[in-house]
Amino acid sequence: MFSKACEYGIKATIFIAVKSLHDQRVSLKEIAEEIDSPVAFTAKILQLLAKSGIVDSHKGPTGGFQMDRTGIDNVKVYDIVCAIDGDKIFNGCGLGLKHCDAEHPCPVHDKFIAIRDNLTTMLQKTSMFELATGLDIGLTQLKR
Amino acid sequence: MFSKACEYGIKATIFIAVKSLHDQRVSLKEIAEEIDSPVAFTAKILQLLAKSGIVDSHKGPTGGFQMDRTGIDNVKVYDIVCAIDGDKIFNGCGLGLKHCDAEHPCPVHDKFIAIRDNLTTMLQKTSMFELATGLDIGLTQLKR
DNA sequence: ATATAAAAAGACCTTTTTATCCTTAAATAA
DNA sequence: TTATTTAAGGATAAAAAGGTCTTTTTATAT
Ligand code: FES
Ligand code: FES
Repeated sequence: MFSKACEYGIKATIFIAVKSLHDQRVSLKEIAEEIDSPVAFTAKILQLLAKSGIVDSHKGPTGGFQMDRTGIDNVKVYDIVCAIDGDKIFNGCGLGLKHCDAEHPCPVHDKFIAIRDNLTTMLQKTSMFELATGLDIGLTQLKR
Repeated sequence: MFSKACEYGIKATIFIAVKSLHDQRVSLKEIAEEIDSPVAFTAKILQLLAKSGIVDSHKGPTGGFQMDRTGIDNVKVYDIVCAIDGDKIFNGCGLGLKHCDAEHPCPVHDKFIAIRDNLTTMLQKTSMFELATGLDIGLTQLKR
């Protein structure tokens, strides 16, 4: 469904959101431990998320990653997927035709876009705040 | 969503079904032309589909690929995806946790399985017959 | 029997994805 | 100011996916 990079990106952002809600910055190392991901690879993904404005980064001692309250409310899973994997999953053809087009549909078009649109809507509606609170109260987990 | 191999495999099988409904066997070359795929790569995928019992293959002059009427009715898109990509998409965690488990859910579990189960059901219900007839009457297409 | 046509099989190559390592830049605290 | 800490950046490597090529096997028609 999503690339490894995207899975790590989503998990990292949720964790940063949790910590930010407690007014704590979090380091790359801590993130990689918490989401069980390769440190250097996670660094690349966080760089991209920082460039995309999804998270804030700060160098130096006491540095790390954080989100402000506006970001925690406004960033949706959809934004992270777009930033890392692009929007092909949201508007591409299920059978790989160059253009998904209702006028020239592939055999699975009608059935596929119904699912695809549900996925898109779900990801567009799901905010970091919602996912972070579920994790914070121990309802969900990022490892295993 | 699906791998390239899987996209080619689904399109190839639909085309074989259309031809089989007209009692025609179809060669690798013809399939690759019709679905706009690399010939040698398509050969590998068809080998796998033949081994999986999804299509029948015959060597020699007048050889090629075909499906019997039972197969056309019974083979579902789901079966092709399982044969080529495996079942990870149908029961794996959306965030890549080792086990998708409602008792130990990841942050997106509830929302994700709703979509994932819809996809699974849709693919389990959609037969080659249904897709082949839509293609045969010109309602859908496999290229462009 | 033999030439031919088609898929099967296996070795190989290329590109993309995933992952690591090392150096540089920036910020802080002493 | 200087040592330290942390992210940024770039080069490289390993693994997986995507794709090609050549040889072998099997079936058919002449
Ligand atoms: S054309 Fe294939 S999903 Fe729309
Ligand atoms: S645990 Fe992640 S989708 Fe079920």
